[in-house]
Parts: sequence; C-alpha cells; structure tokens
Amino acid sequence: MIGVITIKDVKLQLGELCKQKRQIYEMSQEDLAVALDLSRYTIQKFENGKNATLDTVLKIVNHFDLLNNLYLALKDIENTNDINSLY
Amino acid sequence: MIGVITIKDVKLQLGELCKQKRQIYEMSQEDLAVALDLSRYTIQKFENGKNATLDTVLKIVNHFDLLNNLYLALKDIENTNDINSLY
DNA sequence: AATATTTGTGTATTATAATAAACAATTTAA
DNA sequence: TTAAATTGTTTATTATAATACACAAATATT
Repeated sequence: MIGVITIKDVKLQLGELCKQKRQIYEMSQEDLAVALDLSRYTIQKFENGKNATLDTVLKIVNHFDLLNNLYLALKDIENTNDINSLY
Repeated sequence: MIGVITIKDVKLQLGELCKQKRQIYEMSQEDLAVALDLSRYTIQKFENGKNATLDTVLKIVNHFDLLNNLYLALKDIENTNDINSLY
C-alpha cells in the first residue's frame, strides 16, 4: 500500500478543513477567533497543522455544524467491531 | 429535534471509544500509556471525557488503526459542500 | 477470603497550548 | 498603484495539558 496516513497528515487536513469552511462562510481568521472566543493566533496555528487542544478543535467543528457528523462517525466506529474488516 | 450533541458529548464519546477499543485488545490503561509513550493519567483523563491535546487523541486513534478512517471522513466532509444537505 | 491487578483520585512540577500585542508580508479592493 | 484588509511571524506572559509520583477504591484472580 502506498501513502500511509500519519498524525501530521490528519492535523494538516483538519487545518485545511477549517480554512476551507471559514472561507465558504467568508470569515477572516479574526472573525472566527472572535466568534469562538479564541485568539487569532490559535486559529492561525491550527489551520497550519500545529497541535491544539480537543476543545479548540471541537469548537471549530461545532461552529461549522459538523459536531453531529463527528459524533455519529464515532458511534459508527464504536459499533464496527474490529480490526480492518477486510474479509 | 431532540438531543443536540454538545462538545462534552463528543469528548465523552471519544473516551468511551478509547476504553472500548482498549478492552477489546485486552490492554490496561497502563499498557496503552506505555505503548503510546503517554502517562496513565493522560489516558485516564481522556477516557473520562476531559480535555486533551490533538496529538494525544490522534496517537490513540492511530493505535487502534482508525487514523485512515478519520482522514477519509475529514476528506469527505471537505468535499461535502455545504450547510446541512437536507434538500 | 486473601492477593493481585486495575482504576480512580490527589498534589506538585514541567511542558506546551492559548493569549495579547506589535509589525512585516501578502492578498484583496478602491 | 495606493490603501485596506488579511495573513504570517515574533516575543513575552498566562492557562492548562502532561508528567511523575503516591495511595485509596474497586475489580479480577487464586
């Protein structure tokens, strides 16, 4: 298999997702920061794939109405019993 | 609609997921902590729905081979253009 | 029942995410 | 092309996640 996904990849992808959604809603980093009661620097770092806290991530996810999706995805994973259903 | 999902709900669900997967693999909190080079206290707090860092979450997700799933889910969300496809 | 293992909880310390402010670099609008 | 807005980066400070103990409570194991 080519291209195993790394933790860094996921952090970069999360950052991209934030940036993309933010731009769809025509918000600046500053706008988003104010809306979520976070500093612009926190948004800035997150969008560039740096580490963050779960609260920060979930605030952002929630702001773009994706919290329910995430919750259901987690429920799904929990009910998917095991290791790589490849059979 | 009844029961809007909150950030706290998602953190609790993440903790549950960790606990469940860990038990499937017959690991103690200590085992998992050692495997991921984290303290048991960090695992302990995470499983009980406390705040954590993204790195901690992704280390855990990765250990249970769910990183790829998560990445694909994020890609999916990124390509799902907009607000509640309810139409 | 007694012992061993695991989990929950407390305190103190360290590492680092988050904040705040300023300024440069870049992008967008006039 | 200039001005305005946005984004990137730095430094210093504060808040808090993570660590490293220890010990009690709860769950298995014998």
